[in-house]
Amino acid sequence: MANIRQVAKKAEVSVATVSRVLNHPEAVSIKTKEKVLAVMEEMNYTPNGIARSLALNRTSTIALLIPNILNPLYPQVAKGIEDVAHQKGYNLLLCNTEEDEEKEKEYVEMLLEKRVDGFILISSLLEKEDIYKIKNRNISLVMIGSCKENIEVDIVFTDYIKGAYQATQHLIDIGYKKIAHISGPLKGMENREKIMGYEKALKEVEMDISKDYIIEGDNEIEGGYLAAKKLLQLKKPPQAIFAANDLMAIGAMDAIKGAGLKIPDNIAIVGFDNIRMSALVDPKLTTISQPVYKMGLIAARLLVDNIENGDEEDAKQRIFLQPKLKVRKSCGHEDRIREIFN
Amino acid sequence: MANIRQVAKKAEVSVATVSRVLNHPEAVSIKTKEKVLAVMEEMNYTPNGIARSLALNRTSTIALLIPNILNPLYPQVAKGIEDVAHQKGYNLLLCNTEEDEEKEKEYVEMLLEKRVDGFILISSLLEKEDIYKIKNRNISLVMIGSCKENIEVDIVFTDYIKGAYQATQHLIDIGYKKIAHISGPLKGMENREKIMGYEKALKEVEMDISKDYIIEGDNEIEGGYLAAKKLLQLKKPPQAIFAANDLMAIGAMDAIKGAGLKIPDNIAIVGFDNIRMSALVDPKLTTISQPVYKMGLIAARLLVDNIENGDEEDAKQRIFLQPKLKVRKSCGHEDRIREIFN
DNA sequence: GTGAAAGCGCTAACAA
DNA sequence: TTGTTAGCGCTTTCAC
Repeated sequence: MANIRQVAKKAEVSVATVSRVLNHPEAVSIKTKEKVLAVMEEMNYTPNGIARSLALNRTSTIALLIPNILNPLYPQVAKGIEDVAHQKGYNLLLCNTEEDEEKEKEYVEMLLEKRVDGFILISSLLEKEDIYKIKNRNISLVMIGSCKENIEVDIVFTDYIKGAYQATQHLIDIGYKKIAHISGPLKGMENREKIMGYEKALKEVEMDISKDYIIEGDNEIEGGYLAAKKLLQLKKPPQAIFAANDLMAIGAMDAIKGAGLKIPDNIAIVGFDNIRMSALVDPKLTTISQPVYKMGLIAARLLVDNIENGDEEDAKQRIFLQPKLKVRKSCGHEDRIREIFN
Repeated sequence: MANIRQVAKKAEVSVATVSRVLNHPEAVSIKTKEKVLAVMEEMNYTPNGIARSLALNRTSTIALLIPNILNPLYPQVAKGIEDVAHQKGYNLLLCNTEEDEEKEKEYVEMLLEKRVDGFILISSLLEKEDIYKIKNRNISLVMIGSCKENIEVDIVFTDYIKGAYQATQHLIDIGYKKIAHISGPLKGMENREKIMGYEKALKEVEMDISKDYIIEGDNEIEGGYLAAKKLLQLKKPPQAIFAANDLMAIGAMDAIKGAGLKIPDNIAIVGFDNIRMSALVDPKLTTISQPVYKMGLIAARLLVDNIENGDEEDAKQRIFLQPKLKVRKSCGHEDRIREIFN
């Protein structure tokens, strides 16, 4: 495959000139430029980006670490990131961590070797120490969602405590007394925050917090199904369930229907995320929506900005988006709802 | 950041030895090796993969071009590919083409510069000429789904003609006489193949093929919705609709319900893809399932094999997976179905 | 088992 | 406006 030297030779110019045609065309005479471009065309020349990266110490590549690409939430974030990245001339290295801290660490190691220009970590499970492996190398980093530890980094997230609080409070407002929570894996900070919001709402009205009513799921439909089954087998099964994500809420709905119960008449459900599926299930799922596409956009813009203009050491951004309660059918009590919302 | 020379100096060995420790540790004496590893640790050395790639002419990176990451079908394929890639030590460069031929071409250009080791193109819209830009450079390439043109490449796909034929035939078997088709964008070969399957089934029983009954959608829920609306406004609206993907089928269901009609009583629906959502909508969607995760696995294995063992010039694989009819509720006529399937 | 040095293809500083 | 050349950090061949 043709390289810059061969092009230079054939065009009867120096390699520097060929390089200039590519990178600073304004610094080359029109005549020379045309000649060089013609030769490039003729030789079917494609500049070697690897050599370029080595010389410039820049890869125009961003690492994207996602917990689970099969959860429809994340492709939405990824889309936001991709839109910005592509527009700014960056490529995305996709890494599916499977909510596995080991795999995530391994990936960081690989990506550091690949000399990516920046990292976007979504709902990362990394510890401070691992994050600092990136920061210490002065590589730009933006996180999306909460992270395990409280670290000085740019971060874009939804107020999960508040979202969970809203969801729970809504169920309380409607009149439910026994409200359970299906949590995501507790290793994830976000899930612990959602529990905090759930408990906060209960405490406010002096309702009991029972450990039996908090079940750890796996963020998947299957886990929601299993968790709901457990809840149904309790001596005092709940009247309402707040699930930490829509996928688990949908799984829970399946379990409830499977047990011959009606939603929301026998048990009410609220989810979290507002994925598209949630408006399609029967009954439509009441949920907390977070602006995920926008989070992707913002995070990517922030990252590109950091890469290109340098991180300002001191001013780490904590961008904090508001969750929003989306009332549909699965939480029940239409009259009561009408009363509240009109 | 520490480089190999600094490590060598501190460890009092040559750079060649440091390189050997990394790449051919068996060729280094234990003592030297330990010394070098200790220094690496101490200096917090991370090998520069870019320099490595330049020297080896190999990036351990695979380009993945996806039409639309928001269509749940593709993350499933991507998961299959990622699983293999990660296991084999490759990274994935994610490119969302948005079913836009121009964007896809642009991406190919970028990726060629990045010197990826291989390409996986999903439902590509590229023309022969563009594909050959890759092939001529002797870069491995595997396609998933049909491609626009008939080219000699490794390709993994589902038999779309057959799938569409099965879907249509099933509707015919149940007894519907007026069967419409909501197609995906006609620029996509797969969609044209689905039309062929649809028409084949109709012809076989000497049913008319009416152009009014074939509407081009956009592969999205919204497009299915609009297409169904058009079909409902026809003088002779169809009794059944076969949609080229589940997303459009779901949109169509929405339109039909919105018009006050019952599914399947007034209009029956069959989709294509068997995405998870399809089992959750009401009524559950009858559809054609394609083994997408598996397609991703197979394609990635094939690609990695080509990369590592060299393409055998002659023997291009055409791997051909079977679609399968998944009967649920949306196509109706339970008695008739029971009769057929028992 | 180890080291010296060429080379991978490019960019940019410097000189002309 | 153009050319010469020294890197960028690594791998590998060849010699010892």
